[in-house]
Amino acid sequence: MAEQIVVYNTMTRRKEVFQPQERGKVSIYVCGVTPYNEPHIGNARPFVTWDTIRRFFERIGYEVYYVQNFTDVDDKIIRAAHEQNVSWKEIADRYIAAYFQALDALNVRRANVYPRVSETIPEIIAMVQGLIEHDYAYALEGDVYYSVEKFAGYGKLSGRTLEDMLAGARVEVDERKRNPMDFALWKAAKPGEPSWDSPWGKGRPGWHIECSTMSLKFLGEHFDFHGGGSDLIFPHHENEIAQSQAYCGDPHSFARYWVHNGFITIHAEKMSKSRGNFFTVADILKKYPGEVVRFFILQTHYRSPLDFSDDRLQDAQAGFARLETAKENAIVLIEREGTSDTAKGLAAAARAAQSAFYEAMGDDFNTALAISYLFAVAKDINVYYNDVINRGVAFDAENFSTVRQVFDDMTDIIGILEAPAERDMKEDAAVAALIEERLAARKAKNWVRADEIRDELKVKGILLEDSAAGTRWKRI
RNA sequence: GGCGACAUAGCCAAGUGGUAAGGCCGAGGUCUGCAAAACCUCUAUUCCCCAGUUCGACUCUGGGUGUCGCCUCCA
Repeated sequence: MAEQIVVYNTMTRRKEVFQPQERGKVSIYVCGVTPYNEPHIGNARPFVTWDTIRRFFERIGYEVYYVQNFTDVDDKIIRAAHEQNVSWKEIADRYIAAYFQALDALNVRRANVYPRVSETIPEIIAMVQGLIEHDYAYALEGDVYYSVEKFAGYGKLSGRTLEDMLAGARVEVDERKRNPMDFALWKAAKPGEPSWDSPWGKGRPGWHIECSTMSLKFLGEHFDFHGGGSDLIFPHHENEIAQSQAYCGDPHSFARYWVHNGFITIHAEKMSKSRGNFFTVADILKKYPGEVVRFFILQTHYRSPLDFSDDRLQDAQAGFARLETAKENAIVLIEREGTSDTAKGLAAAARAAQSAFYEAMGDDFNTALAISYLFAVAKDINVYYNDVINRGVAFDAENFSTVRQVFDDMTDIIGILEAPAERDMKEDAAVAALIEERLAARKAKNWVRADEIRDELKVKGILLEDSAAGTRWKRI
């Protein structure tokens, strides 16, 4: 399955066949967040996306090494610390914790390492020094700047030239810099800011250098994927390339495939902290389960913009509920025994759907298409459930187990429906007692009492569903 | 101003040079004591507009319109 994987590479602007640096292994570096406030849903998109990509690679037999950094030394963190009168470290720790909490709720599995800038200072200093030695950078009154003119390939990722950039110059010109586009590798310390000793005096790393350093530290000079939101293409990723390739002296070093996700928007406009038009993951989770939010994100291809709204989340929830029902139906069925061959065709269809699913995932991680095959299997499960439970069709344990495995395999990759669906079907003894009472009432054709019980539970947010196999309930 | 992306049904959203996946909503139906859930049927002669290439384009080319993004922190 999925013999060939193609990936859209921002660098070349087209899909390319994926060839791992090292056979059977995939190395991934994804730019993490600057932890200075609550993560919003837009921040979460790349991590849900990459978690899914990672699951897919692992499922088809690759060994994945996934690195994601935290930029915990930064202007915005320092500002927040001053405003709240706490240490920068406290701000960073607090929001890193909030960030993990959000990702856990979205079923995002942990990366292999989460390096932080504050823990990578010696390596960063060494890299900056190396860039100076190679004449790609220059020190200036305690700052160190990267000299973009020295790097021939500057602009190759974002598809622009230095001339283009200067033409549209919205950068404030610092006369000391050799070129207006030169960017800081190291910033001289200002009073009240965290700083570290360096050959250029006390200071701290500039933005960009940390990712070059960390990827080199954990993944080496060559690795497979580098990801993040498309707002990072320029200048962040462009500068990383300039730093890393200049440092290694190899124009082919660094990431081989650049994968950028589209934005989450609100009323078609980019959601961002600076615009203030964002919804935090925590707030959304008050209204919707994390799995629904995850499903919502993955129903759109990662490169497309995704407009966020309550209505759309509700639509996603409705679709998700049907998958959930299929999962529950499968669980009810699988407990049965049966040696017929009534699910033979279903098993074949499920295998076909599975193969189509993998093909979709292998084509630039097309989760939207892949999910359509998940729905196909869900429908088959539901039809079969009705056949067996309500229409007396003989059960086919062997073939149905194939169908069920396929379904679970797909949901595992998408990263949904992981919690056992039985969870809310048993717990509450009081509900079970009422269901018993209602069953008795129904047997006695006491519809008034039966409906009374159903309405009573409904008020409590519990929905009853009758079938020939009994009554089950769920929270709404 | 420079660079780039996108434009598919009521809503969301895949997709291909050969005649439009899937989801949501809506209508009708099956099942059910009634519901709910599930399932079935229906719901774009058509893919922003105009040219061109082609036997054939929604898919390629050119132009236009619109929306969005990057160029400043940003996932």
